[in-house]
Amino acid sequence: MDQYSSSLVDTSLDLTIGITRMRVEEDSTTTALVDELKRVNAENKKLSEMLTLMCDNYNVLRKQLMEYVNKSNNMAERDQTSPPKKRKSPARDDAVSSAVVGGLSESSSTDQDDQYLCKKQREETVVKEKVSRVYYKTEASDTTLVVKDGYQWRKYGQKVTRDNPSPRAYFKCACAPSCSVKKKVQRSVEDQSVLVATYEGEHNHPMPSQIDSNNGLNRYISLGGPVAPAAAASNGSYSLAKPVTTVDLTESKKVTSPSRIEFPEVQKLLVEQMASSLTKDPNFTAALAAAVTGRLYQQNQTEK
DNA sequence: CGAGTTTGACCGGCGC
DNA sequence: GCGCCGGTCAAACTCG
Repeated sequence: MDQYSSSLVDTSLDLTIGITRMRVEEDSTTTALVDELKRVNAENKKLSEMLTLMCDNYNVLRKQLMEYVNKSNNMAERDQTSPPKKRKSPARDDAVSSAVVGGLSESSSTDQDDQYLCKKQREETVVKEKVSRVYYKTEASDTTLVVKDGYQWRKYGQKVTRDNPSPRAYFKCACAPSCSVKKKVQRSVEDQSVLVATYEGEHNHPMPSQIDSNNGLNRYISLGGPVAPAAAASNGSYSLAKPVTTVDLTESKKVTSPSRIEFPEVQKLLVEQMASSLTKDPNFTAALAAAVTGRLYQQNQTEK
């Protein structure tokens, strides 16, 4: 957030310098300049305070969200392990995601289950390591289960599952015959406007069209609005473990280093989304327009 | 007419 | 062994 604050200061300084230069050229009085400078500084300070407040609020909300996610993951694990019943939980995807979050979910298994679990985990390790989940914000009215992620997919099935009233679509990668990547797309139970895409496997070929990919990126971010932070927060932990997942869509050029630190990217994304939210806010744009026109009018008055 | 989608049937894993 | 459920197949269908 310091990054953003500093950029804000820079911008305000630029404005001040510009104004100062104009004033000198106009040969205006120094007192007017000082007043103007003070006013701009006060404005800058106020904006900085607002930004700090906003960041604090964001951090609090983020913290709460992370606690909530951790809590629900723990509860899901408990639900899977504590009851003696072996029947598979309907929330299979949660099990997958938790496996990706913290490696394999080595829960407190009983001795009788050990052999079975070891066998099963060995079998699933290969698959689970390559499972990732991506959230896409779509129009609520959009009923198609199409996700623009830069790759070409061939739909081979659709099924209504028990845990979700909306159908789940099954896709295979159609870019290369040898590529066995599969994708499941289903609407979120909580938010029907959110598409949850589960990818299995890794592409053994480059993305067919970088342009398409960029389109997908723009669409993802521009529509991401309220969802992307939640997705980033909920995915954040396992995007660290598997950078090819959600990160692939936002920063495809920076995926190469698996051990890179995620936080600056989150910051960058956050700043972009804050800016996006602000520019989408009619109150903010109206206030900004009023401020700019006011400033221009003020300058015109002083120039005359 | 070919490529892609839809959709009911089928299969295999799992719990009871 | 039976039933449930998710995943896959493939024939029918649609569209450009």
